[in-house]
Amino acid sequence: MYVLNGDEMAKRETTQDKLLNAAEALFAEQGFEQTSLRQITTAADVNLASVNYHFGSKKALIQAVMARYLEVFMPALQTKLQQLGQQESFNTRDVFDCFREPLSGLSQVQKHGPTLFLSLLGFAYAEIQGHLRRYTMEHFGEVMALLLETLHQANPQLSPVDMFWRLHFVLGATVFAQVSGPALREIAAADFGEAVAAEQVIDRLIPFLAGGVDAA
Amino acid sequence: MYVLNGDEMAKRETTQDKLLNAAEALFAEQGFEQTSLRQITTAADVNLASVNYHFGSKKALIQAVMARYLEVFMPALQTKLQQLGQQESFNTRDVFDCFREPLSGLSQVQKHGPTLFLSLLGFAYAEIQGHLRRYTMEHFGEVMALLLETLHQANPQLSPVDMFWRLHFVLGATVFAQVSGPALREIAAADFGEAVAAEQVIDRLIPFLAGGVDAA
DNA sequence: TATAAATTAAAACGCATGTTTTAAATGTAT
DNA sequence: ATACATTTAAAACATGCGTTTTAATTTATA
Repeated sequence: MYVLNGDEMAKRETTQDKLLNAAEALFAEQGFEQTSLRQITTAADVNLASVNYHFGSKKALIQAVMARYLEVFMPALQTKLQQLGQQESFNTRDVFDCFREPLSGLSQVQKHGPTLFLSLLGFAYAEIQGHLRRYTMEHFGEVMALLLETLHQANPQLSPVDMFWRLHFVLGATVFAQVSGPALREIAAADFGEAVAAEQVIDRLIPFLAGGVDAA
Repeated sequence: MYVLNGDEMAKRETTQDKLLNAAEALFAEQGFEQTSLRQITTAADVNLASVNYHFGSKKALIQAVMARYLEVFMPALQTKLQQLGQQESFNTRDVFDCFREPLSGLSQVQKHGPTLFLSLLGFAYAEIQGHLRRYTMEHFGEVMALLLETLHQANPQLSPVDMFWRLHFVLGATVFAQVSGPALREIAAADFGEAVAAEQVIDRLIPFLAGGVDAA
């Protein structure tokens, strides 16, 4: 009888994990709609039908991919925001800085977790697909309310409706930066001779966002 | 022999115009990929094959829809930017205000031209389709260079590469605001009891953008 | 009015997608 | 070892898409 040794045990991936890993990489690169089940199953080296067998549908696979990150990220962000809320004074920049640790913490679930997650989130918002928008909104919704409230505390001079709009502008800039990030980094590298790592884009983004929110 | 009177002459739409009008409305609402030729030709009340007969392909139809607006908007924006460039001193806000007149001028080509155009532009960027990105970049590219230069004049303290990134963040926030504009206006109206016209979104957007670009 | 060109209509084509079905293989208990 | 459930494999299915083809019809031209 053949027994797996430790290394082989570690390497052994279930079909579902193979699918999740292959899918998230392709989704983050091409978007959800543009990625076919045949691409995914080929990359994962499993049978085409296994997506429907293990997940039920493509929709469910997409949500499973998102869930792996959301379940780690959202509670972490919530904690950070709550901690900040207990301070007696903070500014917009402090609020956005709350995203940094939860984001980089995603490298636990995957080596390039932080980048992948932001790309996925970007596509989730960019693609108008109802179910995805609803799904992410459901999971983002609770934290969003807290975020809105925290931002309002940081900027009491702005009315709630003003903050609502600015928060969504923030979301748009973030999403867009991630989705078109690879292309932009290429252009930037070509035009300015200076390579920019994916992680550094967020360092450029945060001051921009804080400036926008704080604007008169 | 039956002769059309003045009114009937004016109402008479060629098949191509029927297609362009039906297409732009559906594109602005659903995006380019999500809109099928069958939807378009049904809405336009023409035969399915007429898209390929008159335009050659769906791709060409999309570009024709964009061209109707770009050909009006881009020269107008260019003029405005050049005028501003001749002033000896101006700030970021002045640069973004250059977009207002060219944008509202689009109501000439269609009643809701300004809103439609921004939505179309939003989808053109949001959808990763190569040809659209290239096409709009080609037509946006010349003006983009001028815009980048003008913004740099307004903010000499920012390095060109910094300004490059911030300009793209600006684009992202704008695009996103338009694409998800209808949904957001709904939420805002429900949550804050205050209806926001599509045109007013840009009034909220511009201060945000200027603040972001000007950020330390 | 007769002829040619341009346009519209209807149907079919080729292709890719997500999903389902049916059969084989594998694993797991009794 | 046998019977059962789980998983994989291969093929087919149904659907919607952009496009092309062929024929009918309208419009323009001589």
